[in-house]
Amino acid sequence: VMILRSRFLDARRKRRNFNKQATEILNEYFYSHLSNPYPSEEAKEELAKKCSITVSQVSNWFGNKRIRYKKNIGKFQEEANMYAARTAVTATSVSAHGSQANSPSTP
Amino acid sequence: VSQDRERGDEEGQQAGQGQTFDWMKVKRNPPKTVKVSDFGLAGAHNNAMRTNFSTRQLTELEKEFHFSKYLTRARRVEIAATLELNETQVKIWFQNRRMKQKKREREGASATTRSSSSS
DNA sequence: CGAGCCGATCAATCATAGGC
DNA sequence: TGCCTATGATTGATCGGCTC
Repeated sequence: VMILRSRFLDARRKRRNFNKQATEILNEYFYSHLSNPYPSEEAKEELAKKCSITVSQVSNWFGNKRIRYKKNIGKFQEEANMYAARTAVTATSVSAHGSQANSPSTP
Repeated sequence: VSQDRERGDEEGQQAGQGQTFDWMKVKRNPPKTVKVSDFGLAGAHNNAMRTNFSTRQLTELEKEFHFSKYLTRARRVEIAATLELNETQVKIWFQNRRMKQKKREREGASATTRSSSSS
């Protein structure tokens, strides 16, 4: 009952937030792959290196991000639009140019 | 070039902004730790949610794990009975425990990869 | 054909960091 | 200083795939 949450060995939970830079990189990947935000092992390693964190931390970040995002999509709308717009430019550079105002595909 | 395909929007209800992708709809089935006969439930299905193992149970499991990373059927039955857990719970615990250890080894190894970077 | 395992993920929760 | 939200980590349990 209540009881015991004696997670007496939880000292490691002395967590520290990631750098803003790292969070930027992670969010950029997340929103530019919003249709399938599941980085491969290789992608995770690369992200880990870029963010100077471990692969496990990258996994934790995506796991938390996915769950929290779908839990309350509205709360992340602004953030989503921000990163979407930021990365949309790179996508258009390849092809002619097309339109970039909104997200592609609209059934 | 084009790389998009899916959708099966049948609900017919959407906010309008960011589209809803399949991964956002994923829902896990609730645990089936059937624990019948325990409380006089008027319902019919009793799904016990995430079990919170007691310190005693965790200590015992940890001890067993140190003894052997894998369980034999007999051992599993024994432990389950002793700790008042399902065989499945014991099995899963060992499964998760092995993964946890592997993860730790992996992380610890990378740190060890230091030191002699000779030249 | 089914049981156990692996690897990844989910989902709920813990404990702290951060903002006011 | 107290309180509430954001966030990283932990973990029992699920999902799909593979082996035997």
